[in-house]
Amino acid sequence: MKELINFILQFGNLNQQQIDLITGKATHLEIKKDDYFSEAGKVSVQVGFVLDGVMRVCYYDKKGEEITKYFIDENNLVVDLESFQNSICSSAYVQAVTDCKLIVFSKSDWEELLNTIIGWDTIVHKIISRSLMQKIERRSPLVSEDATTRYLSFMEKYPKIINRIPLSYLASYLGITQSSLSRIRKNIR
Amino acid sequence: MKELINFILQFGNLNQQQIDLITGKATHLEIKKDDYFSEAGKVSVQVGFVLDGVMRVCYYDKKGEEITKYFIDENNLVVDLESFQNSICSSAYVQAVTDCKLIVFSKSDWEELLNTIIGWDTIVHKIISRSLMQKIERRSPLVSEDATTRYLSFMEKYPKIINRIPLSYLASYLGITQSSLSRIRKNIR
DNA sequence: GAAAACATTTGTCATTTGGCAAAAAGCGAT
DNA sequence: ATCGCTTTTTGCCAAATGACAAATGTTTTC
Repeated sequence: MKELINFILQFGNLNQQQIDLITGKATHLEIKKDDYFSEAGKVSVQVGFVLDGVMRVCYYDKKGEEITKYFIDENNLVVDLESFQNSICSSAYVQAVTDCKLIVFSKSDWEELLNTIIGWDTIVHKIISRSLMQKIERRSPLVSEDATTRYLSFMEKYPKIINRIPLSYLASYLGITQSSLSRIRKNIR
Repeated sequence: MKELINFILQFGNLNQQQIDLITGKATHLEIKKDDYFSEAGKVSVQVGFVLDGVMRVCYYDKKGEEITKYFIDENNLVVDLESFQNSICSSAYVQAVTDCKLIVFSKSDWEELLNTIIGWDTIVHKIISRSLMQKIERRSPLVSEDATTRYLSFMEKYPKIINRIPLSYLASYLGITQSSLSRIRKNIR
């Protein structure tokens, strides 16, 4: 739980009472590799915080190809914002890539905290907007880079993740085929 | 000015007095085609709202290639968030693609509004997070699509923009070369 | 530990895209 | 209309990537 508190306190100050309110609503959740935290077609009703493991957000395109939109590892929030905030069906799956340990909040508890703790909304907004900006900064460069550069950039930026995810997921994240990725890896050695 | 108010009121309610406070801080700004609204290496100190025209955010990659990160057209906010919020040097240029008319707020006025108008911060947060989510939803699919699909998707989603921007900018947005784009356009006819 | 299931690499070939340079088309100023 | 400038299209060829199938390697299950 300490990890969550430290994470939150990066974005603003809270007194001990407020922290207790938050931790009081938090529950632990374990998700096995390959299981889903939330699914396309369902409304997302919880916010998670990754204590341990790697998760991914993915969807299927028109051709039925699986696309990995992003990876989420330790000490990051995991939530399908669009679905959670607007109570609409999600279009993406959130899946555990490895066995994962999470802290989760139900939507009702989360909203209660927003109404109860002064300044909590500001902290939440900061967390969310930083997370959204990160997602853009990660995804956007991939559009203009060639496949080899994409792979090298990924290695450089996320060395901690690369050994923990199947190459097929990485390929679907980088927007290349699995065999291309394999060839690229061979050429780099 | 009406456009701005309508835009804002989509995200929350404000009374007339509050609206007057906001409009009182707003100033008009015209930017000629190709001129910059903000530049890399400088700290961004204003928030804009596009009344008329198309703008783009761009930067230069390691090889010196110009990359267009996104286009912004009428009734959207234009601001380099990272730079504006944290008072750090921007890494991107915000440039007028056509002659543009904007409403702008200085950073100090913007912050004064945040401190003066109750609920304004919530509205701003909503505007910003929607805008960030849009950026991701626009940019992300480009990673996994082939060049022709990228072009067709762009046409479909932004038919109003396509005739107003140079093809070189569009190519740099789609992550393909200008000649590839030209060939794709030929094949589609 | 063998079989089955899954993940990764490799081979072959077709297709797409890039790089570069030249031609053509479009546009504004005179 | 013409010149000069910029934008867009083309042509040519090389390089990168995709599609598909088979082979190899790895992990899981019984």
